[in-house]
Amino acid sequence: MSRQSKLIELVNDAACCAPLARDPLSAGQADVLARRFKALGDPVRLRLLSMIASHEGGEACVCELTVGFEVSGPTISHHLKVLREAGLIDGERRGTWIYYRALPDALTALSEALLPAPAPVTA
Amino acid sequence: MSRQSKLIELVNDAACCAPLARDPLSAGQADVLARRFKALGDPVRLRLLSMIASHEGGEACVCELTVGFEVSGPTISHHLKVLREAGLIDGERRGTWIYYRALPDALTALSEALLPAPAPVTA
DNA sequence: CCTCTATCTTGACAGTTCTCGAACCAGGAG
DNA sequence: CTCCTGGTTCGAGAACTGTCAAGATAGAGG
Repeated sequence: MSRQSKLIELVNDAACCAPLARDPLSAGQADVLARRFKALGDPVRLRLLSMIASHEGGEACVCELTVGFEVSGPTISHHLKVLREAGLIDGERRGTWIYYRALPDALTALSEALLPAPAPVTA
Repeated sequence: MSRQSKLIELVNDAACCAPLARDPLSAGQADVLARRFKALGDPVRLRLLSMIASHEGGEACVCELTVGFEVSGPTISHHLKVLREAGLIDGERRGTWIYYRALPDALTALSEALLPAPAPVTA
């Protein structure tokens, strides 16, 4: 297994469903969450992710992402790689073009981490 | 009005309720969202925010935050300032100590931005 | 007033990140 | 095989960030 795959798996394992406002995060939990939030902490990446997630069929080809952007091709590619390594998107080559799609589970997990403390089950 | 207050107001205005996966973000929207996500993109800040948000009464004094942390006082202070300027927390001096509390609306707005595309009202 | 504690600000340094141009790989079409 | 287009990787420079030590500031208590 590649180093990158292991990282993604680690993130997927640990970052799930930890509501920020219920209990103080452990250093480990904070680490994996921060890695993903950092990936979202750039305007270009945020727009790329948004373009991919909101695109028809839930996926977009790189050729569609590069148009309407003020940064160069290599830069787009770099940001896509960051999003990929954070486990937020996934890419696949089909013929000439490469298509990226958002991974909804990852976004949902982050979303839930930010939610206010839920009513405890043991209330 | 201070420069910082203006920034916070700007962020609050524009970042509210833009579901990432419904429409492509504009450059401006991406900018304000990214500013907040970047603030969350550091493990120390994430743990600080979590400690504050999960603390009894929804607020915590700096003296409670510094214990159990491996970084120095000035560093804590720096991170608190970043969170404050991102509009995620707010601080208030009461006598000797300074108390910080999380701003739930900001967290909720970020959480909603990450949600999957909602079922369109005009379905 | 002075002193002590709690917290913030400043200044500096190391490490990281963003960006680009150039070079490189993968597929499709002659 | 050779060319062309789409996309990535490499290498480098500028800008930003995290961290600490040292100094500054705010309030409590004499």
